Amino acid sequence: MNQNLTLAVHILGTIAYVEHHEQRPVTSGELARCMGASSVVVRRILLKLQQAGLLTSKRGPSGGSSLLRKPQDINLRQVWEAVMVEDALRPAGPRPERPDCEAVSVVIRDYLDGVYAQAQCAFLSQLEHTSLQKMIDHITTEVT
Amino acid sequence: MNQNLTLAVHILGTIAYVEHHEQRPVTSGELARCMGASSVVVRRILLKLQQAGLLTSKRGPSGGSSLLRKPQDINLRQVWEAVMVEDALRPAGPRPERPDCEAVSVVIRDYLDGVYAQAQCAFLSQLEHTSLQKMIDHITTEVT
DNA sequence: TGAATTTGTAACACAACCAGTCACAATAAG
DNA sequence: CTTATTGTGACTGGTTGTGTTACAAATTCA
Repeated sequence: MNQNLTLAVHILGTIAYVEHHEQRPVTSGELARCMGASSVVVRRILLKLQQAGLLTSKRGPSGGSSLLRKPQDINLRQVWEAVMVEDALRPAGPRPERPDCEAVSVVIRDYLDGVYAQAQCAFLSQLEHTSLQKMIDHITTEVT
Repeated sequence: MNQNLTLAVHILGTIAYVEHHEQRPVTSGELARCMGASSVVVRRILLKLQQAGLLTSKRGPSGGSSLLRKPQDINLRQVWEAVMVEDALRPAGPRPERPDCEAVSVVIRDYLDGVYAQAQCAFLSQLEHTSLQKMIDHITTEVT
């Protein structure tokens, strides 16, 4: 469920690191090797991050992916929204109901949809507090 | 994903309603009919709600499920925890990593686990604000 | 005691989904 | 033109989720 989010953050962190130290884009192959995932999977995530405007990829030799924003301008909420689009929290949705309780059921579901939306909003606000740079800082002090 | 939570809340709401109006337990058959789900599925959820101490079920004729607490003492966080136990937010977990980045990967994952835990905590706090009674009140004013 | 009703649970089928692989077209550099 | 790389579609194997069937266990009531 959150595997993709972790992967995406990991990818962004790696790109930020390499760009900072070697001023060059990073290929999906390198990322895949580093994550222990297949390069197609990595590229599928890279696509979503592109669509969200977080990075850009270039084809051909000496191609690869580069960040479009500084690490301090990328937070985990943006990453979440880039990667988790579709399966956010689906509304409770209609079910084939027996007519007896149908009216009540619909109201319950509408109500719960509202509650879920609020709860998810709280979740995302929390993610928003962590920027990529903040994470990198934490990592580097942790590792050394 | 949250289908089960919705179902569980729906079940609890229905039991509260019937108990309040007819002072009798509700069978899984009735619930299933009302939800448009199979009775086994409903019973599987009832089991979890029992284990969480939210209700009790009695076998045999005139059996069924009854709440163990008043609706104002049941909130959606409790329901969530009852139904969603295992698949909360799994920690990012170890992957087979290439040795080159392994040290960094582990630190990233640990860090993200912390962030996720905080975010999930915010999510649950939000759910905690809604009690079953509050929902029922809202429903009844909505329907009439 | 015995029949009827209801929960508890195991076994299984089936669809949906996910991760990975393979293959290959498209693009770009040298 | 060759090579490196991304973009993408098709397929596969495994896992998961949902529902069904079947039956055992418990309980009520006649």
